[in-house]
Amino acid sequence: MASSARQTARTRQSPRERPAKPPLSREAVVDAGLRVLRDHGIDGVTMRAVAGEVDTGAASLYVYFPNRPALLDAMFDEVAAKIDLGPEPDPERWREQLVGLLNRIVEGMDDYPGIARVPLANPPTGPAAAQIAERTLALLAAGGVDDRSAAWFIDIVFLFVNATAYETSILVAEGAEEGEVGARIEEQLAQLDSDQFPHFARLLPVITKGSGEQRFNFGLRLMIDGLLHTEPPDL
Amino acid sequence: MASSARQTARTRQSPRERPAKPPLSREAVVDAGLRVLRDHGIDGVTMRAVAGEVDTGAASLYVYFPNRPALLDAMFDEVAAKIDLGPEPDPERWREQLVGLLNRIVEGMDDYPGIARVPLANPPTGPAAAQIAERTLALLAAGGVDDRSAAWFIDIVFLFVNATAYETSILVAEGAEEGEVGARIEEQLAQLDSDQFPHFARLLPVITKGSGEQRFNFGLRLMIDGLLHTEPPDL
DNA sequence: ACCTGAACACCGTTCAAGT
DNA sequence: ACCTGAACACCGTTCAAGT
Repeated sequence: MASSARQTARTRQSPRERPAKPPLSREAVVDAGLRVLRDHGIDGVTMRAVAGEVDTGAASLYVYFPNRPALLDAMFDEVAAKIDLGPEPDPERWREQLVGLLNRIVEGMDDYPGIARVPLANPPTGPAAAQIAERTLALLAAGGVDDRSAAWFIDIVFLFVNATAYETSILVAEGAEEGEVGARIEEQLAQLDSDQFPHFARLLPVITKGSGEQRFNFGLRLMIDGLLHTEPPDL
Repeated sequence: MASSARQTARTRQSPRERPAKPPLSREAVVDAGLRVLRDHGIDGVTMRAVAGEVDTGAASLYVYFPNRPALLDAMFDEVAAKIDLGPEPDPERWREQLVGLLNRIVEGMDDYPGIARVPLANPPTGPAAAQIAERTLALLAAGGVDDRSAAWFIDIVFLFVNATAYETSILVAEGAEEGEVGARIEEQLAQLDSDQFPHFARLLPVITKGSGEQRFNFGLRLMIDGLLHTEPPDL
């Protein structure tokens, strides 16, 4: 805020009034981590790489995070925080609102290759994730969905959301060009069609047809339709 | 094949006729990998650890696999090969047969913590995985499910199966005792219930209620019910 | 053809020593 | 209180040298 703007360390000027780079902080480390993640994917997020991004050594990060998983958890919540929750639940439009929110979650993670592995490996505990869960439950409540069904549905649908985000972002990160996957599929087909795998061979072209987004939304349709046609679980 | 068998270097006996450990092979490496996986989880499957299991150095493995991911792919297919496909599809019982098969897939992966990350990260190409897909499609066909719906359903349900297996096996591997997860959840609750997260606070106990198996089967019920009540996708 | 030891370029994490 | 360099105990992979 003050005139304490940072400058390169080599051109030292007035020796006072020079905080140089802003003092390291949890937030600064998380932001650095997100930059590394965006460019190099989840496996590129090493303590050394993140530290390098804020011009320090890996050991310095341990002041703010006890270990790498803790940093990744914080990064995930920051990604979650960027997701638009959308309008307040409207009982007339709850379903499309819900589908919209779930699509935005996947899209929000698409820019950060592999981040979806974090909530998959252990349940998120951050505030942004809690807000998303709250909004999702509110939408289900607006739709008149039974509490017990809603409770289990949210678990299941987030598993689906995270798995979708992980799979698609990994494919993107591996630089899979448009036809890449299709090509590998055709190899497979060539090797094992014949009459040993009749259904598989017949449907392989259909399986890979359509975008990931279309398949994801077909999945959501199945689950929500199922929710409206199934008895609540016995608890 | 000849009598050129190696023997433990210290107790050399009749110099011929001693195959000692079977000569290294793809299969032997995969089996060694599975032993390491079962005991130490997916992140414990290092090239050095697998090599040590067959009493050689990491470099030796590169004769059989070009890199670690290729070994993991082969290990996954071996896990898939152990899964019982169950009885031939019966149009009268296709739904319970399908649910049974999908449950066995998750159970089959539960003994190998984290293996489910392999099919999640890139589509399986092995023969055992193909057989499982074939059987799944055959069951859907027996149920009279439309081809296009079946094609997308299998994609979606395997994503769900793999994500479930990954999540549960990781929790188990981290040594989460019975109440472990519940405890962390209560921390969360204590921190953020109040009126900021009314739905979430109210439903958190329900969300974690029931076993992973029950939640998984509720998810399958939603998807299959949805499949029977939804129009096939436009392709 | 297969195996090996040693090396290279990395990791996460710790810790004594600095400020 | 925070930062740091160096170290420790690891990684995946390569390669020259052996058999």
